[in-house]
Formats: sequence, structure tokens, C-alpha cells
Amino acid sequence: MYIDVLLELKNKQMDQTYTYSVPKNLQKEIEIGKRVKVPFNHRELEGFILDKKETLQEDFEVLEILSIVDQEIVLNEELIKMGKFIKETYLCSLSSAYATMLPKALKASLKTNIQKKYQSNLILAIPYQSAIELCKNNLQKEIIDLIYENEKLSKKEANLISSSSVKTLLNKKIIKEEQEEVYRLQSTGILEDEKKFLNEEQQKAKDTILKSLNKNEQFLLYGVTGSGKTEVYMQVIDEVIKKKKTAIVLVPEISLTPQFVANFKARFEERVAVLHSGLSDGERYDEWRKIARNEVDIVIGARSAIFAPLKNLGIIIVDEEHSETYKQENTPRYNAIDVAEYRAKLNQIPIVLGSATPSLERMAKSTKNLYTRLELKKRVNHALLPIVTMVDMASEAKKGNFILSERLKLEIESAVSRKEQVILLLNRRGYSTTITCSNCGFTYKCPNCDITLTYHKTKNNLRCHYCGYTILKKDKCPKCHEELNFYGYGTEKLESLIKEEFPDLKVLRMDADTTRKKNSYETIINKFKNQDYDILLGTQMISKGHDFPRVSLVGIINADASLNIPDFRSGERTFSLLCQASGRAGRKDTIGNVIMQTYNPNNFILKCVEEQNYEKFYNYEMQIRKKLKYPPFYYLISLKVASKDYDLCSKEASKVCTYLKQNLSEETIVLGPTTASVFKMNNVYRFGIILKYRFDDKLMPTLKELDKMFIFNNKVNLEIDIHPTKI
DNA sequence: AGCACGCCGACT
DNA sequence: GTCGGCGTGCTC
Repeated sequence: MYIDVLLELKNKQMDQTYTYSVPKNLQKEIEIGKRVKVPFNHRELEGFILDKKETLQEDFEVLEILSIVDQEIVLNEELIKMGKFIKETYLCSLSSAYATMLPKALKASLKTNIQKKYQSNLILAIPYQSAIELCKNNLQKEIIDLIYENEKLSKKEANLISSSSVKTLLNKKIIKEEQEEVYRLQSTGILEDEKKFLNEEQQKAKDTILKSLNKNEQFLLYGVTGSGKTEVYMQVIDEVIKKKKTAIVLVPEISLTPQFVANFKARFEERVAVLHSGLSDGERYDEWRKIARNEVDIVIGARSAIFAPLKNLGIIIVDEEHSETYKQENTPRYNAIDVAEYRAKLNQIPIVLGSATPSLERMAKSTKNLYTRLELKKRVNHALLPIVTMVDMASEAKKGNFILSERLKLEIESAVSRKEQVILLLNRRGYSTTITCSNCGFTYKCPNCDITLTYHKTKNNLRCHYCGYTILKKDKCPKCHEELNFYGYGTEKLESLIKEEFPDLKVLRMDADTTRKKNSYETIINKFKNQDYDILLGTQMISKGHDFPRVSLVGIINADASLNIPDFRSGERTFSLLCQASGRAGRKDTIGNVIMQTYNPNNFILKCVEEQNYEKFYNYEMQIRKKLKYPPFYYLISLKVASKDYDLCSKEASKVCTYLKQNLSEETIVLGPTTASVFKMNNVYRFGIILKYRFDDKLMPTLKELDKMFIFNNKVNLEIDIHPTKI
């Protein structure tokens, strides 16, 4: 018997299967998807069995495998197909695709040492009656009784009663030790659950989805913030489970939405597995095994949860469909929604994409009936959408209010006086992000990465956010020796300003700096929820879906910040972010109040936010996209040519451009090469090329050919990003 | 990648 | 003589 084995070698040249023979004694255990240990070029490596056969076509010398690593299959048929889909769609190596699909513990690599966790249990070694008779004291009897009642007792618990008694009983062979496999993640206290009544819109959405449970239909659930999308998901999943099928729920980043998970756990209890970035490798391995062993019906998780090895999948739900976190920003650069659609098709099941501010791509598809659109226009419990008021900061600045407008200060005071809470959104981090000399225009830049350095107040230094390069801040401008002043401000500065203005109020800050530790995010959210604080201020992470019933005011400090990022999607991102943030205001019985500060009060996107009008935004933005040939009218592909040698890099980038222009359809637009947005990083130069296309048969074959050409070039590197989110 | 082979300079 | 520097080539 021969098998084809895929090894995880980081070199793209080596991304192929290797054939080995299987000795007789191991043949009956061989199954596709298990890992094997093999000899490879004076080394021992692990790899996945991807095929088995009885005869050999080629006549090269084959070696025997050394051993079989797994008893259970790691890559089932469906996972193998998904890996191949990712390789073909995103032009990555097959081994890198499988590597991201699996928890570290199951990767084909000898370096991982993540083991199953075992617990020591004590069981009776002799019949109960004789055991009791041999006991010398009551402590020993107590232990024997407990073991008898429960059939077993963990050694840990028994030691709490009396560790010396445990020792004696073991020595006398009255009891014995046994190892039991346990899971590291123990479910925390489960909340009360009440199944909510659906309003007419919700009921209609639910019924429509349920009608298509046995076919591959794609739904876009467009529901304003607070319209009760989660309840629709849960009731649909309930029906799916009743049919003995399973469900995957994707969310942007689970640690950011503990509330969402808590709701599911309250309703579905132990049948939910959760996969998120906060898990340790051991915990992740345990959750994965739970799923593979059919011990759960529902998997909730971030991007990579789309690879959960659930069998008998009945539905896939993607919440916050517009979120960019579904796209992985390093190889393999896959988009979990594309994989979800592929997997739904494979299983002939429905997929539901939900959002309050759908991405233009998917909204456009739904207007062409490629997706079935379901709308939830009303908030549940008759709550009203918040009222957004724009404040022109240019005139405020003349009065000396650079950060907090008169109006926002008044609104904060009045909200707090009514014992209501306030959220302030500042889309920036650090004390004072950039430092610019107002005299000569000098700014500190990173010598390796060519980006502006960020000022950190605590250490009084400037740091590069890409490579970590750090220098101490000087008082005078190094170029013209004038006093250096700060432009921009961050959450830290805002916090100190608020404390100055409102010394009696309790302020909580949340940003990347205060949420670095495990669970700190949840801690801050809970602190604020418990109403010990008046104001929560932070970056965009405060805008994600939490229910704060007592929040009546949301202040957007600088609505312009995200508008000014040089990216064609910045308008879409700003609209979505500001609507999300606004949605935090007013939930149950109060109308929310949103104050939006800006230097661009005439900006169309901000006006749409003010009106809370998605359709208006959609129509406006679609016009721009059409005019400038951006998605959803054209697809994008970004190519990056990188090298330490500037001249070589520039030359190769031009060659790539010429090659593309020669081989692609005339309709496809080739832009560049340009110096990439991060031109020089860690002393590597990068040139960018952008493709805009609609239909091009020659596209994938040409890109594959180009990719192959660069595999053997060890001086210049080519990165291809299919449908990038950031360019 | 990572390990062997091979060809060159420095040194007990 | 020989130890070890790293350039090159190969891996079922």
C-alpha cells in the first residue's frame, strides 16, 4: 500500500504530496486525513495522508512511513475540500491552508507539544463491602462511600478530605487510580433565558429562512441596531437542531461580544462550543475535539470557526457581515464569508448574513436577487432610533473648544443629572498620536518603515507601530530648534480633559492599551454596566453590540478621523462605525441622543449618519464606486513586489505589470507599479500593483503562472491578495 | 525549511 | 594536517 503525504514545509516550492509505502502491520489503521510520521531528507517529519493507492505509477524509490500519529481522523473529507478551495481561490500553499484551519495541537509539525488533559480519578479496587470492612477510620470510610456513590472520585477532591487516607487506601490496594480525559474550559454560570416573542418582521424573517432549510439559499438579514437579529438567529437554530442538524455562527471577534455568547449559552446550554482568540492552545484543542466528537450542536466563533469540524451542518450564520475581520490579513488571505458560502453550497444549506449596515457588495447582490433580502426596520420593544445632532467644530474652535463642544458638555451634564450614562467615541489611540513642528513642518518618521512615529506619554518616547523602533522625545524640533507642539489627541488626553471638566464624574477608559490583558475587555464592560461609572470613553471597540440600558447619550468626538484615512472604503467604514456607535444610545424607554462633532459638517456621509439613512448613503456611495470603478462594480486584486534591493524591486515590479497587461483581458485595468502604502518596512522595499476587473477568464491562470515564476526567485517576493479589504 | 556536502581560510 | 565558515542542492 502507498500513501500520498502532505508535509508542512514553509517553502512554496515544496507544496506537494510525497509518496510513501506502508508496512503491513500499519495498513489497517491507514485512513485519509490522519497524520503520519515519515523520514524526509535525513529528517523525521509529520504530514497528512491525502490519498492512498495500491500501485505506484512513477518509479522513484519510496520510503516506508515510521508511524501513524492519530487514532482519529484530523482532516475529514469536508475539511480537505475546504483546504483545496482556499488554495485555488487565494493562491496559497495547500499546507498553509490546512495549517490555519486546524488548532495548533493538530498541525503537522513535531514542534507542538499540546497534550490532552487528564484528571486522576479514584475507583474501588475491591467490592464495596470488603472495602468498608478494611477501613481504619471515618475519613477513609467517607472517601470509600463517596467513591461508591458516584462510581468515581477525583483525586483532587479526595485529597481535600484527607490526603494521607488516600495514600493508605491506595497502598493497601483498596482503591486504585484511573486517568480520565477532561476538557480545560469549564462552562461558567449559565444565565437565565427567556425566549422572546418575535415581532411581525422578525417572524417573517424566521419563516422565510425556515422554508429554505434544505437548500443552498443566501439571505441578507438587514436589520437596524436593536432590531433583534440575535433572537431570529437563535429561533432559526433551534429549529435546525430539532431536525438533528448543527449550526455555525460567525461573529467578528468573540471576545468583543461576551453578551452574544452568553445569550446562546443561556438558550442552548452545554451544546455550544466557543472558538475565539482568547483561548489557550490547550483550550482550543479541547473545544475542537468536543466539536469533532459531536458533543455540541452549535459553534460560535471568529473567522477560523468556519473550519469547525461539525458534521451534519444545517445552517451557517454570519453576524455583522460588513466587518472586515472576516478577511485574514496574512497568508492564507482568505475571507471567511467566501469559505462559508462555499461550505453552505457543499452541504446544500442556507447561509444568513446579518448586518445593520450591510457592505455595499452584498447589498448590491441582494438588489439583483442573488441574495434574498430580509429586513428588520423597527427596533424591538418599540424603541426609537437615536436622534443625531451634528456640531461644527470649526466655530467651536474659535471659542477655544478644541475637543469638547459647548453642546456636548451641556448634554453630558444633563444626562448625568438624570442618572443616565454617557459613551464617548474617539477613533484614535495614544496620548498625542503624531508630533509636528508648527514652524518648519518636521515630523518624526521611522527610518525602517517610513511611517510617522506615535508619541507615548507614559515613557515620553516615539514608537513605530510596525517595527517597534523607539526614540526619546526631545523638547525642541531637531530641524529648526523651535518648541515642538502636539497635533491630534487620543483617549488618554480625552480622559484627563474630561476629568478636568467634570471632576465629580467617574470615567472609564477603554482602548487597546487598557484591554491588553486577558478578560480585561469584559471587566471594563461589566464595570460600566453595573453603573459605577458615568462615562465610558474609548476607541471603536466600544461601538460593538452591547446593550447598555442606561446609556442615553453618545458623543462622537472626531467624526472626521476615519473619513480621512486614504482608502476607498473609508466612507463606508465611517458610516458603519458611526451608526454602530449611535446605536448604543437609548434602548428601552429613552430616545437616544447622539452628538457628532466634525470639522466637515457638509460631508455627505456624515449627513447620512445624521439622518440614520442607510439607503441614502448606499445610493450615494454606489455612484462613486461606479464612477471610480471600485467594488461592487469591479473586483480588486492587490499585488505586492518586495525586496531588500530597491533597484531590483522596482525593475521586477515593472516586469510584473507588463506581464499582466500582456496576458490579461483588455477590459482589466492594471494600475501601478506604485510605492506601496507602507513602502519600506524592516528595510524591505515594496511596490504595489492593483488590478480592477469584472470578468476575466485569463485572470487566475495568469496569476498562477506569475506566482510560480516568483517561487524560485529568492531575492524578490510576490504577494497576491485576492479581494483585499485594505489597499 | 533544514540538513549534507563541499570547498576555502585559520589554528592546536 | 583538521576544524568550522556558509554557499548550493535536494528532499517520496
